[in-house]
Amino acid sequence: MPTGPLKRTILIAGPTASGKSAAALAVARETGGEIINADAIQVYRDLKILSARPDAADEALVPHHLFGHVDGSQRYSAGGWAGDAAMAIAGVHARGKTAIVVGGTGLYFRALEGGLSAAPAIPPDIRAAAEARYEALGVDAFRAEVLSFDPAMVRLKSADRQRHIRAWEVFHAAGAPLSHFQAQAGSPVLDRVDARIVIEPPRDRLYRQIDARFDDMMARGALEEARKLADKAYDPRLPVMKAVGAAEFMAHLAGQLTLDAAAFLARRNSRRLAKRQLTWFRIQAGGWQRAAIAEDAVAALIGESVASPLSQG
RNA sequence: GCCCAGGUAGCUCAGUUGGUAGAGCAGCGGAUUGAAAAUCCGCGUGUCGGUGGUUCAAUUCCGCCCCUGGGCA
Repeated sequence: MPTGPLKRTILIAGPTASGKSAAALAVARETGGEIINADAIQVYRDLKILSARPDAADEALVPHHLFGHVDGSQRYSAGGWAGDAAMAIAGVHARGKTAIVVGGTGLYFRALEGGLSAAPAIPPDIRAAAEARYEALGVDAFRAEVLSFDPAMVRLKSADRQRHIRAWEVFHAAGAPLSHFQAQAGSPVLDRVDARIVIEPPRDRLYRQIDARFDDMMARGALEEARKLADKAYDPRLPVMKAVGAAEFMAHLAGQLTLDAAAFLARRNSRRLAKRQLTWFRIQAGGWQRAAIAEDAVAALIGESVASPLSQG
């Protein structure tokens, strides 16, 4: 039971394989809190092993929210998550408990504290129309079209297909340019945060942890999980299909890569993901507390006396 | 012990008829406002094995030494 004043909300961020899930679990047990996921891929039901989601034993110890609650056939989004997170956090608070938000998706944390733009949700057919338009016009003409109704988008790099499509679809769905919405202050999900900490392991240590976790995933049936996802024959453009590990294994299962090559790429892409996450947190989360390893984060959040060995996750 | 081949970036290698070097992969830095594990931009990171010598100048030429393969004994 907590001894000090109740902390209502704690944020724990970190790159993949930094041990943040284990840290969140330890903090949750000590504070009697509940865990809320802030990872864009762990939300998908189809990927449990490959996304390194907490297992059943972990979930039995402490309530977990927003893990695997989205079907892979769906397109989730930062906005969708922000709404779900708002409800989940409110529920935890209503129970008089601490909400521990943990994840590696920087944009989600931004949505939590800064709020997103007020742009409306985009109907799937508008997205499809935007992609078709892009294919039809090509890079330069599509960009020119976007700039014709949203000149502020000149700041986008020409090759950034994704953001150009976003600008196009917002304009066609909302009737106003994306920059119009982005210029308005968003509404934060949280009005108060009691602690923020980012786990930043030394690079060589983090990369070793990525390799070790990869071996563990293989032992636990990662390939079989990828096979089940492949069997669903989803649109390859869906987010779940781009998850590190899943994408490489599915390419292997389709005969496009040897298993060794797929494993090599999965590990490498995990390292690159971790690097991008570290860049985000280094620059965008400058005011957060820092911890070199998960154990230090736990100690910083709940005190040295309860520090205990953690497994990574 | 002798002979041959090779020691150049983290790895695999190219190259310099003597003017301190460049590719692939790996890696590093950055951007990031509803796909964010996405999308995009940028960057060679090097006592050219060591040590003497020749030279205005040596990673390159010569001597010796060390190391790694292979061969002969």
